[in-house]
Amino acid sequence: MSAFPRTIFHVDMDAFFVSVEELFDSSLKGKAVVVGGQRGERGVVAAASYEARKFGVHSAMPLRTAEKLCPHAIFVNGHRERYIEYSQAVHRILTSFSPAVEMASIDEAYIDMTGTERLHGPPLRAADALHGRIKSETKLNCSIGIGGSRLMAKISSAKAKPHGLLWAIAGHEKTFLAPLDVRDIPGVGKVTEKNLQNFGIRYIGDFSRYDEAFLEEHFGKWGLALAGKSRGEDAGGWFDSEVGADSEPKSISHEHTYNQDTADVAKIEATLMRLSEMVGRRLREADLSARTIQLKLRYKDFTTITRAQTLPAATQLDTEIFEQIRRLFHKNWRKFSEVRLLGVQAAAFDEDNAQADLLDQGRRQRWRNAMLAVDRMRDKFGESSVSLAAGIKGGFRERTHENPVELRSTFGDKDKK
DNA sequence: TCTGGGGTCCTAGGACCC
DNA sequence: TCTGGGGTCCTAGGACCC
Repeated sequence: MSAFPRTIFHVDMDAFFVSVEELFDSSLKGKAVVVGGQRGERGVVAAASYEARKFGVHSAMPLRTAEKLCPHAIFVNGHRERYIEYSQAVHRILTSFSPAVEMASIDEAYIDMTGTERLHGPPLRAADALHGRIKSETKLNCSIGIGGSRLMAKISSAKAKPHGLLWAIAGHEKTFLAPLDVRDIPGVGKVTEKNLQNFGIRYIGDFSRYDEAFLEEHFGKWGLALAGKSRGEDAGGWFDSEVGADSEPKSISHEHTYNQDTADVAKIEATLMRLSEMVGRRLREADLSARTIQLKLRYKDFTTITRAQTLPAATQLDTEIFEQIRRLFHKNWRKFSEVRLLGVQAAAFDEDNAQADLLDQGRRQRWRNAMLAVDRMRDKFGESSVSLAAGIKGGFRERTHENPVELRSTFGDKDKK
């Protein structure tokens, strides 16, 4: 929370994924482009070019719907590595303007420009310079919203799109917000919109017709928060927090949707093993251990369940994760029902790994070292080159901590080194 | 319209403890 | 012997965001 006025920028890249793809293939420029997958694939639109948007295509829309709306669109697979690289380039530019920078996602950031006037001039001039630097160094366009809080900056940048600049001047928040749609408030989606509509609330200004007690009664804590946001206030909320305070991750997960639904147990277990390995690897990279392991299971008809298990001790090992996941799966799977999606999540991270008893720690450390060696091999020879034996056999002969990993390689001599 | 993958936060109920 | 209240942990589901 802040006692004095701040100047916050929200920088939002324009059609980010599409624009990056255009840099790698200039023939895409000016065309209707859909990033996210190929025609006929199971999936959704990750990003659409402005040309494709004219036909009603937007992100999160099923690819097949996009195809119908815009038959001549060019479908492109996403390249996450490229976007991360460009995201980092933008981040570097932002930090040269102010030390208080926070990437809110791969394509947007908050930057606290309070007190930078001597260096960068007043907000509009600073924003113009920032936009220019990003354009000249990355060839990418962005929009910038300026406000006295993250909330106002975020709403402004959305209204500035594409390729624009908008400053919601402090003190005039209510007037600025009143004519906007309730959907323009971050956190208000389809469901809340519908619920608000039942009370005749369509525009942000409509909130002023109700008192806070009424909104709290019908929408709980969220109703109270909404009332504040409608006036541009966000006291205590995330949007009011300090810019640049890194927060630790709360969960790590991987999931997979089959192109063809399946009830083949061997196939399902192989997928669960792979997902467990991916999660385990990320945990080790972040040096985190998780106490709660969660399975996600989606059937052919899209009904979805999650089942979690909290362990007595935290883990970061593929085998332990897989063991839990496998148990949860067999305990909860409606036998022979076709599965559409499987997911593995690790959560409830142990803050203090040093707590475990020393003997156990020694064993765990040896395991960890062995797993890090596996990770390095996978880096060298590919993800599929090393599998845990248990995963291949689908059973658990090996359960002691003394003989941690059986390595198996699909290569001949290459991995001898 | 036939619905990805990676996250966050909130709610609500039950278990368990004091 | 009909039954309180608060706190914490755990689980399941859902809204929402990019």
